[in-house]
Amino acid sequence: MNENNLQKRKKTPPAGKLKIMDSLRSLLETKEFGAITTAEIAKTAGVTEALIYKYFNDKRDLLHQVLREYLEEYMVRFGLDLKGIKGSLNKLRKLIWVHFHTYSSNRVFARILLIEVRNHQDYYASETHKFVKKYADMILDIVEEGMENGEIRSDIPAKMIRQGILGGIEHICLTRVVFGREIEPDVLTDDLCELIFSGIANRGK
Amino acid sequence: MNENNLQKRKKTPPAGKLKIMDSLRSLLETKEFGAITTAEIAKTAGVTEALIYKYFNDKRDLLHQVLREYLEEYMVRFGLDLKGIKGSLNKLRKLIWVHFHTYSSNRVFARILLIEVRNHQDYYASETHKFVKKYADMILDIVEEGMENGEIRSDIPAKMIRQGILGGIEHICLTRVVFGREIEPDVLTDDLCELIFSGIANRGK
DNA sequence: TAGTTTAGGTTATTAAAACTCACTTGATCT
DNA sequence: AGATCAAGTGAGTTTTAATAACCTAAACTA
Repeated sequence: MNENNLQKRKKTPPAGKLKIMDSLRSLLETKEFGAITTAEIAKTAGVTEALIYKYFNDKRDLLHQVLREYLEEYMVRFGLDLKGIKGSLNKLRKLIWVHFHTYSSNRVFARILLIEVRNHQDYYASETHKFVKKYADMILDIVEEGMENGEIRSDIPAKMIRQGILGGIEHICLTRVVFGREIEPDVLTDDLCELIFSGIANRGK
Repeated sequence: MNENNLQKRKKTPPAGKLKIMDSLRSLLETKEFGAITTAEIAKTAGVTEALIYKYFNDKRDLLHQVLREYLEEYMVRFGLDLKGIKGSLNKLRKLIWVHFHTYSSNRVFARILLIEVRNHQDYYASETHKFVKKYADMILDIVEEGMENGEIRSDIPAKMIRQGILGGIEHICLTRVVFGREIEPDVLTDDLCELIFSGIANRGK
């Protein structure tokens, strides 16, 4: 009973719930969320439709929880990836690369984040969205650190810089995700960093 | 009859169609598209639901046509706004300002473009989307012109530069649109241009 | 000018999809 | 042994997008 309590927090979720989430993930590989029906989700999960509503408030909540799992996983990785890197610009470069790489290797995750959740008000109030905010904060911290140590100009608002970085990444990936085109982290990172770090104005005379 | 032919192309659309489009525009001021029902649209238009399907293939087609009207209007304006400006960077600056200003003064337009259409495959194949592509081409032309005349570095792909600009603008506006916050073209343009033109790296030694 | 077509619109219905409710079954606690 | 509970089901209800069939008045044609 005591050890039961210990396990209580991380008790493995019931089989049905897992199957439902897996089912949606798999369907999202070929279809957009709006075109996936609850009947379809239940069927490929081998479960009844009603069970979805046992574990999720509604269809979008299911989507949010799927996204959330991805986010939890990737946030941990992101933190580790930045460890041991010296220099704010170097950190930003690494972060951009990892961001591209993550989208590149998990299209479903990219789809959800770039396309499927944005258009619903309640996403921005959701628990899931907090992870995204935490990530955005991380970027802001790096930028501010760079301003303090002199690596980064401090006459552009840090938040604007963050938005430039995120906006760039996401706009680049959006069309690629929509049309199923390849995302190449290496070249994209080089080009985007060149753009963000040095600007487009030709200063070579 | 002959003069009838002349007018045929630009005949004013029937009252019902106009009322339906107005109705959606007005509803979009307070609600997201997904939460607006066809019944609601018809009711505020003072028209029956079936009439919507006389003039539009489906609910999304109505949305696309509303967006299209905005785009037609703004594209003309954009072309004029750039006339008489010397220098590619100056043109880009003006374009960015106008872009911000347009979103700032027409939130419904901004909403549709930033939030409501992206998540549907068929938008990217629609007639409406061609206007957006035309706009994107315009930016690309300016960038390439700048590369030729030496104002803009040519070691970053022009398309990457375009994506940086558009991505920056849209990411900046997205949160503001979602949360109904103000968009201030003047300061945003200054900051974004500084970022894009000169980069964030501190080069003052 | 009588007859026919057409544009603009409506009434009534359908089909599909999201969501609910009342219930079963088997395991666990006391 | 009886109560409680978690996991899951079957059979609905409701909402909403979409259609089909029909009406009416104006415009065209012969």
